[in-house]
Amino acid sequence: MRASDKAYAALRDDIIEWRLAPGTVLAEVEQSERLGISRTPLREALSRLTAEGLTTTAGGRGVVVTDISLEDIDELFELRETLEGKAAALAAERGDAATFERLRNELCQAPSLISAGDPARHDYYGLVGRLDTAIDAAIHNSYLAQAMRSLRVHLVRVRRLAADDAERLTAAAAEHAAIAEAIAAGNPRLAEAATTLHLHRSLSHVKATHTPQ
Amino acid sequence: MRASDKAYAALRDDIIEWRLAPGTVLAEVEQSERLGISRTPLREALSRLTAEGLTTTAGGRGVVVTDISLEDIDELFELRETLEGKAAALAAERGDAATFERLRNELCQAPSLISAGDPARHDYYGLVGRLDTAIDAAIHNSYLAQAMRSLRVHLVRVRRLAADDAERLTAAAAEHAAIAEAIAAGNPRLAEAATTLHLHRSLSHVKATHTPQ
DNA sequence: GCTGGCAGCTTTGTATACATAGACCTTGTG
DNA sequence: CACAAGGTCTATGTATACAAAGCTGCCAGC
Repeated sequence: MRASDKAYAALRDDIIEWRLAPGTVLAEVEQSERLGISRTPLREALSRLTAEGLTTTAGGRGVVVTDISLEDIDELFELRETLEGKAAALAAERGDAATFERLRNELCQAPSLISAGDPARHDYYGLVGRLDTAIDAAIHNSYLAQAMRSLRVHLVRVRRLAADDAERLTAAAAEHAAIAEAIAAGNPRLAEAATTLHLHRSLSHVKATHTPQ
Repeated sequence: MRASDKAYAALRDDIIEWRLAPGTVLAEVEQSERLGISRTPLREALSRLTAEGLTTTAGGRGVVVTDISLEDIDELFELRETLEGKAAALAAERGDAATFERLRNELCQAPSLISAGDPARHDYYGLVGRLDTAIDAAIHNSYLAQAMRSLRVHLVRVRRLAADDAERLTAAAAEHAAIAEAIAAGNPRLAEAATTLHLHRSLSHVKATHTPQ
């Protein structure tokens, strides 16, 4: 693995997991020494982060970690509803029914994953990630898939703001199952509606449990 | 202006204007000498191009200019319809009516711009660009605006594939005027419908006049 | 004659030294 | 005492030298 990839992954994780707070300045020499690499690969990593919107150049004083405000979350979900609603509809038209039927069955058993005492909910989020991946593949549209991927980076950040308690995750799993079921049934309008419903509930939950930093 | 910005702008224009054909390998030393800069800022420019999808790394053999196939154009317009339809609806809800009323009036007079004998249609495309900018500002959603900006880079490339004759441009101006009118009237559904109509006609025109390279 | 491996060469990846520009502090003047 | 101007210092921006990795083509063995 290249040093620039390593630096990118490390910084991206640090930002997403809120170990690097918004407003933190990422000076080149400081970060390159912390990560044990030279300035050149670090600069490439910072460029990629800035292109993704996780950082921004502060004109002469290095790059700083961007903030996420409540308005940002509204904007983020507005775009997310547009993209994922369309994606769910396309997946229902073009996807493989058996794949999503399997995912629906797994999602119906998600409560056992949630109560299994994994504090990071690794298995659960892995399952949801597989649903995202399946939709990405089913839509057969690389530009839309790319747009959703770049959006998910910010959404993971938002997720950390909310208290993802077992109750909400159980409800979310049922909503995801409904989306998978609609896609498996080949019903685009239903798939889009199920996605809209899920996202509205997610947004409500985030805003209700949001703990101001 | 920084050397990396200069290199980025130059390469981006070369690709968009089809002076650099798809499949062209952009070797670092070759391009850095051509542009009169060092390899370091050139690498940053290539990184940005790759992040945008205009180039792709060909594993060990440098970066190559990406191709745009007919399927890509379909995918591109599928995403475009989703994003711009939503944007038009939001602009109708949140935009300033007077601004779009002015743009509508200008667009109604666009035929005179088109027939004014400017081969590059500079004035016409400038006016359309101002409509895009006005919509970007009106939606009050930086994430959606960013997604549309990254999409437009590819669309300019596609535009060069089609024969943008005066007849089509005149019709397109009328369609743009209809979008502006719907936004000025504060009618989201009408604005979205006008956008859908315009994009479908644009896509049909591109596919009809597309000249295989 | 074909295939597999090795050597050389070209290419990218990294490190470091240097240039440059902006910000902050100091100092002088009004 | 406040404001402005200049200098210095620290940061990023650039260039170049070096390292490593991948492709290519040749040669030998089967």
